[in-house]
Amino acid sequence: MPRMRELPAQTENFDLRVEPDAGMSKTLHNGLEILELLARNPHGLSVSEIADGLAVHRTVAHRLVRTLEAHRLCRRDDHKRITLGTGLVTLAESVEQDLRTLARPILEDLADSVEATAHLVVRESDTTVRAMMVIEPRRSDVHIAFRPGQVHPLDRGSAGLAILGSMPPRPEERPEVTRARRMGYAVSTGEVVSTTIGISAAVPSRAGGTQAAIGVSVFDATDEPRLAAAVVSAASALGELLR
Amino acid sequence: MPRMRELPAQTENFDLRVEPDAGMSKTLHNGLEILELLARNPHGLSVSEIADGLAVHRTVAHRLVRTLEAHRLCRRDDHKRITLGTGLVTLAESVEQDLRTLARPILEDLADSVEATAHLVVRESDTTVRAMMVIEPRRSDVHIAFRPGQVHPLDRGSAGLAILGSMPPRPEERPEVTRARRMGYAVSTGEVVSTTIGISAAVPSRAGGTQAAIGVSVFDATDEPRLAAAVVSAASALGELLR
DNA sequence: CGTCTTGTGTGCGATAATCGCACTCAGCGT
DNA sequence: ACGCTGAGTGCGATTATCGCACACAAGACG
Repeated sequence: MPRMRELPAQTENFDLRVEPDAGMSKTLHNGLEILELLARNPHGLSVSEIADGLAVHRTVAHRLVRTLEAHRLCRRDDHKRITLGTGLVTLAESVEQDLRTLARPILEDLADSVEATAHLVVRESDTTVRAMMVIEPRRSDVHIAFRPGQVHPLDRGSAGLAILGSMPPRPEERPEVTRARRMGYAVSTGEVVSTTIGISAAVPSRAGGTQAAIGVSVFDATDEPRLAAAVVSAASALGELLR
Repeated sequence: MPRMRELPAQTENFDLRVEPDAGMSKTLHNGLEILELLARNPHGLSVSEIADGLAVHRTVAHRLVRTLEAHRLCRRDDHKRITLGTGLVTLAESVEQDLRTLARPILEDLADSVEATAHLVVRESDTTVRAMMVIEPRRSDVHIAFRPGQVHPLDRGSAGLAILGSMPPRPEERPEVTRARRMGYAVSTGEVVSTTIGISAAVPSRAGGTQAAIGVSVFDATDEPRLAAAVVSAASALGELLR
């Protein structure tokens, strides 16, 4: 099928790197850059390496690290290597807390009923979505696993397409979006994880509320109708809870 | 919405509040304080409320919020209310990634085999531990649920006691620690969540590695031996993987 | 065993980022 | 329509930050 244009680089390294735009606090920006730098280096960095990575003086990096450390956002392991700290888990726990708390049981039921990995994705900007939860089925020999936190373009992947399809039509939208609007769910192939298929439906949300989509990832979509029905049902169930 | 206002003062208000000590970057400190402030107010705050909360000028808070927003650590909902942003989920995903990836299947097996909520707790400082993962059993009508991210004193709760018990004896240690060292696991009652019982075992770790404990939370410990055996087995299994 | 190398931690003055005033703008209620 | 509350912006005085110079610790190597 003519869907060959999507492959690794396109989806893999979609890193929203923030550039020091005007009107930003330079010091805070540098501190946050340290966190992102550490996230890219799970095995830790030294103060000097951090300073190099940010292109700042070592003593500046040192001061910032000390500050992050005091807030438990950094940690220094056995020998001076710096890694992300446990305080981030606490902060992240509060992100979209209502939405995720309500979504968890629904995602678990969905994952189990179709024996595929289920996800909750939220819109993050005009052009991007971010995966917030990934629930794997309980007893399935083989299933797709990917990590939450990943960012994708809004117009790539079933979740983003579903969200676009839940909004007023726009002239230049992809045909998949138009189809999603008509069907009530979106399908994409290999746009997020190559060779896998995503099926998502938008979660009905109040005006101004967070836009979100629920979906599943499967290897083949031979019974697309059944999968889509389960996904649509889960999304509307979550929408009811949010009402 | 259901905001978890919990039980005893003993555990509830154990908030590691960071004070502007010397040698810290004031600007970065203020930015991080905003994140913590937002975590305490899940329904969002206005810029002015944030400025009041930090005791800084409104324009200062405004600049910091803009910076956090650019990094997706903040978000402005429908009408100017500010909440924590999805970028935190991505950052938190990298925290102790190895440990948690290896621990998840072990915790799931543990939770299912004893039909109780299982947890992974790591040492965070000289005096505190933080819950990193909480896995609930799959098919159990009633079980204990609590959120990861919580901080507790090292000498309170079975996990901290187990960690202390895995270290050289100290003269002034609690008798529970001595007992934990002898038995290979620790038991505490009502120290983290009142009226519930925790049973934890330290995860054997390399020198310099993160100190951690695995355990379960139950309502009664009539079959403590069986529970303890499962917990100890899970902890040593994780220790093997970390070797 | 001493020395050299590499990288961390600290004090302090010049500098540049931040702070906060004054002002404008947008939304809302009366 | 009007006033009011709170958000956002430009710009000069101030203050926190930056980065040099130095001291210190730990591992490498002869």
